[in-house]
Amino acid sequence: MTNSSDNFFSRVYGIALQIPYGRVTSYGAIAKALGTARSARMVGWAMNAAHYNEEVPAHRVVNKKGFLTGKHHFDGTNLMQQLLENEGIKVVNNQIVDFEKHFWEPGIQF
DNA sequence: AAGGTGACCGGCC
DNA sequence: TGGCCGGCCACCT
Repeated sequence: MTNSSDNFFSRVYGIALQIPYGRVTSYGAIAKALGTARSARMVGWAMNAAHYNEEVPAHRVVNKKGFLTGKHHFDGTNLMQQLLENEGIKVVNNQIVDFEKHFWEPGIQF
């Protein structure tokens, strides 16, 4: 797309790519890692562009309540849920079970 | 250039 | 998920 803006998206990609298998994180956590915790909304925007990249596990990114808010942004409808369940994450009614247990904080080394 | 939007979060009823 | 409102930053028209 543009030039300078790509830098911002690249940061979000970098964080999303750091999400370990079977782990999930929230937009706020990513925003916080980027230094813009107050603007978690723009993280969602970046995710919107990120979903264009198959390399970015956007399905591992959910909202603070553990709900698959961006699920309707995926191919079909429950694709995001299927991906999470495939990683061993239980998803019921578009909500991640034991979200806190599967929660992963961006920026940490693993 | 200005206004509106967006996969949210936190605080306050 | 308690529900509603404002704020925040970047992108799009």
